Amino acid sequence: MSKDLPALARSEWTLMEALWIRSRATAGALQADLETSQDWAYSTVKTMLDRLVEKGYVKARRVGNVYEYSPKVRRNAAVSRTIDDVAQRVMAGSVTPLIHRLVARHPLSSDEIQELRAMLDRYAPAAGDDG
Amino acid sequence: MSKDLPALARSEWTLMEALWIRSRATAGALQADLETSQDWAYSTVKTMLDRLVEKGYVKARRVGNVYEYSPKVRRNAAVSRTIDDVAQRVMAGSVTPLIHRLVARHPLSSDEIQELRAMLDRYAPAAGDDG
DNA sequence: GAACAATCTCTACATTTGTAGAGATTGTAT
DNA sequence: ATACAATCTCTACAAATGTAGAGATTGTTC
Repeated sequence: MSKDLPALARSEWTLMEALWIRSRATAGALQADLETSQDWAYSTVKTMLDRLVEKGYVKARRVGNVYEYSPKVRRNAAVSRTIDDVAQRVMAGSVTPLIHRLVARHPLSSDEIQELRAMLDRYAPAAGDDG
Repeated sequence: MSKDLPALARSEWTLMEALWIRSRATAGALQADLETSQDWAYSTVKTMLDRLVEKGYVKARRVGNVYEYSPKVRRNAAVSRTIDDVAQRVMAGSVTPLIHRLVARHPLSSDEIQELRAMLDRYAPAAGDDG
């Protein structure tokens, strides 16, 4: 079922974020987008894009003479992969310490707090059984 | 303040888990401990331990002719580093999607739910400012 | 004191990630 | 056509990670 995506590495995330924003773009455009934050050469971006294509995160489509890249995987799915990856490494069991950590470091807005409360409510009832 | 620990890589986590359990051990002992799950040569374990010492995660102490290794960083702190690392990569802003994901994949016990509710309550009031 | 087991030190090699230059191609404006 | 800009392709190299072998040392046992 799952395509078994390898987790994204750090700078791959950076690039993917840019691509998700644009939906589709050439290597040059992405390089330009990231220019302020990332001092990457065109060929750096291009190489990374091609690697992302190999990894299955990005689609490349030839448009005339140029390649247009677009995400093949939604941000959500990518987050999942990364989380799974971390969970595997780090967690011998429970996620609460992880969540604690997250929340401690990244203050929530009240909207978010509400959302999370709702989520807990949804999970609460059946909280006895496993699987 | 923070010693700026580099995040642990995947197999480093495996080894650290073993070391946290034992509190202190020789390379050989750890290799033995992991033998069933990890088919690592003695020198592999030794190399990893030495790299972990360089990274600041492990202390090495010469006991007679042998090195005894022990964790220099608590599991908690290591989790923090890893989380920070992921949060940096993955999160352009909010942690809720991340938490959703976590919870979706790793069902909470009712104790945990309670704990998280309490945490949200604690965070609720001051949810505006940035630290 | 020879042999063995455990350990140490040193070195090495593959893969992944991070980063980029060189040179070929091509659309476009003059 | 020339020239320029953007793009492409190919190649490369360094650091980090994953993994391990070879050979030197040493404590222990017969």
